[in-house]
Amino acid sequence: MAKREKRITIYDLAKSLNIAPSSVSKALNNSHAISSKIKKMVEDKAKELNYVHNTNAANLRRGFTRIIGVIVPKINESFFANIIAGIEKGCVQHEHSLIICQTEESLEKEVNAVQTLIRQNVDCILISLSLETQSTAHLEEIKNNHIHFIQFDRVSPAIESYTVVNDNAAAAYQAVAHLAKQGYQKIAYFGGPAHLNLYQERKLGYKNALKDLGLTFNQAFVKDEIISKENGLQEALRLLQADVKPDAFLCTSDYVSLGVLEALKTLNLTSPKDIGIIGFANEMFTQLIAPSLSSVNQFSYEMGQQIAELYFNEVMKNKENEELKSVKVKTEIVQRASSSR
Amino acid sequence: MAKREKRITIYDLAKSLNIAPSSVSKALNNSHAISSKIKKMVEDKAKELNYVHNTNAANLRRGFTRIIGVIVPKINESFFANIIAGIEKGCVQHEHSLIICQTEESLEKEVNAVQTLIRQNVDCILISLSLETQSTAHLEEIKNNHIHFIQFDRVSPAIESYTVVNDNAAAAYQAVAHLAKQGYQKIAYFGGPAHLNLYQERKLGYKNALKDLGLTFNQAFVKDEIISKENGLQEALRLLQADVKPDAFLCTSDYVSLGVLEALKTLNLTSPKDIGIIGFANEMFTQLIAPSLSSVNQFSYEMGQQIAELYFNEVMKNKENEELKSVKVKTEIVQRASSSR
DNA sequence: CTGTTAGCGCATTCAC
DNA sequence: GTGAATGCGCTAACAG
Repeated sequence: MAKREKRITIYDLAKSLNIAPSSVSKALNNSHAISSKIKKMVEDKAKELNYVHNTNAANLRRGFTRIIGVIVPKINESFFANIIAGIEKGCVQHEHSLIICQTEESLEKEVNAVQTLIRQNVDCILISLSLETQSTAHLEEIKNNHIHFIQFDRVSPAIESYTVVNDNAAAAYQAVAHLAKQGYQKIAYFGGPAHLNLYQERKLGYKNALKDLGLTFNQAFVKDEIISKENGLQEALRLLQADVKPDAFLCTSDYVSLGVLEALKTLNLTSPKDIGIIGFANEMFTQLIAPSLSSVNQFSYEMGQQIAELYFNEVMKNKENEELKSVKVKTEIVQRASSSR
Repeated sequence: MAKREKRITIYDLAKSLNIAPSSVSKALNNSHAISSKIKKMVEDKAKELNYVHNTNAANLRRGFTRIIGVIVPKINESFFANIIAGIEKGCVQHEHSLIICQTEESLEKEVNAVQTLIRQNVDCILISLSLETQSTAHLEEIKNNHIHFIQFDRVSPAIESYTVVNDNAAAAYQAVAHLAKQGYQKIAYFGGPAHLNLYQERKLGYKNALKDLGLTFNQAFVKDEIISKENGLQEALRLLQADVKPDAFLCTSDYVSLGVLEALKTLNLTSPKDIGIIGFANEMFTQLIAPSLSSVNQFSYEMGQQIAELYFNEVMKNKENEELKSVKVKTEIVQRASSSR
């Protein structure tokens, strides 16, 4: 783009007020060490001359930027969009800006995003890992450059950091307990890639609940790479046509629940009568379709706010080597028709 | 945040290679005026010493930033989330970063967002106006600071700029034509605030279609401030209990369609038999509920891509005073159950 | 409280 | 092709 025409600087203000540039700087930054008289003078003159602060120059001088970088798999998945909205809210309150990157579930793009953000001198990187990510060398780079670092939702235990996550094990446990209470006994689990912490934990919660409730665990009812409606449809069809059939599904995504629902239609089964279903994320559509879908509300917007809070209240202020806190975001079973009998 | 420890600079690279800093800079920027031998040397050394380019310093020196600012009403509305995702895609291709702001439909926040972005020295601001926005002084500031400027979706004609929008008049026209073809005759229009261009145009398209098709226009069937499910429910109840009732609704939002649907249930009417419905935006849920909802697909992700394309292919390269192009994004009537009889 | 000085890290003249 | 000098605009350290 064309270079800007020469812009008004603090030197211009200083000259036209016959004071020192540093006084102008202090006045504009609301420093204690400046009289309110000069502050007023400077502010008025700044308005008069249409002065705009050059954040870039200040950043260079200061060494920090008041910019936070966020990396998510997909901006336009409602779960992540809500988180970003929550983070943005916190950033505005603390006068920070937000640079957003999406990985589209690709490790390569994630690595690039991290590099870009490091070069931009962001103060902190907030990241939810891509499905592909199993190595963490690029995350080590964040630390090497002394940039603050919070993982959320999809986090890697392979690298130490602050984290913000749902209590996924508890959520899955409660979901199973809920299904059992409604009289379902043979509960299947449809999870995502097992290398991701959150799916491991949900599976763990599922297993523990079965054990505690005295329900039998059947390995054939546990599937790990089910992350889309299509996956859910196919796998549900397979299970429901086997000799030993489940009578309920715990899906780790509402989209997978949709697939299961479609499988039921194909096989002339109904929910909740024949088969119970509960999903994760409490997507908008779960309350609109028939039967309405039970789901685990993950409070994504609140998660975003808590991520921001964690950064501004703790991480930003901390000295080196403080304890790395792990924040748990509440969850809630939203019972709807698909699991009510 | 804590100041970074002293980082490797081009001076460090220069010293350890016994060449001039400026040569390092040129090598890293792939300048013509540098031998490939030195380029190689520099690159290797950079990797060895873990050099990271300081974008901030470069920006200050250059006068531009390769950062684009986006301002939308709500990040987590799927329409805007999709647009942002599309823009981000284009930015990555052209090695630009994206700063995101949301206004939550507040003019005050919009003004703040614009100021922040100007101070950040973004190269371009992409904006979709808040519902409150009727003045444009803050947008003039963008121009005064010689920052490129594209309006999309919700644009103000009060300020000249590049624009990217759907052909809203044509879309509404086609929606009415579609309803008419399905045998609906008394079509109501539920639009948003009339000061916004896109609602004006949709209403215009609606009126023109009625005229061209020989359908009677009834002022009582036209409502302008209907933007939520609740609004839609209330207003539909009112219209459907009046003496002269509509037999179809053109809603400028799918959420409003939901409200209309609920009104029908309350009144023991059914769609599409008694009442036809078509909405705007083609939200995910429109295909999931019963009856499935017809809608105008606005191709939001593609809109995002086209915004980015417009910037990188035209705006960024242009000299001053070129023609301000207005890009139209295609739309498409997605016919589903709610308008099929 | 106010002013002087220096330099953040880089890209860009302009010499050579 | 390469190098030496300059300054983008700001803030921080220090002196007064």
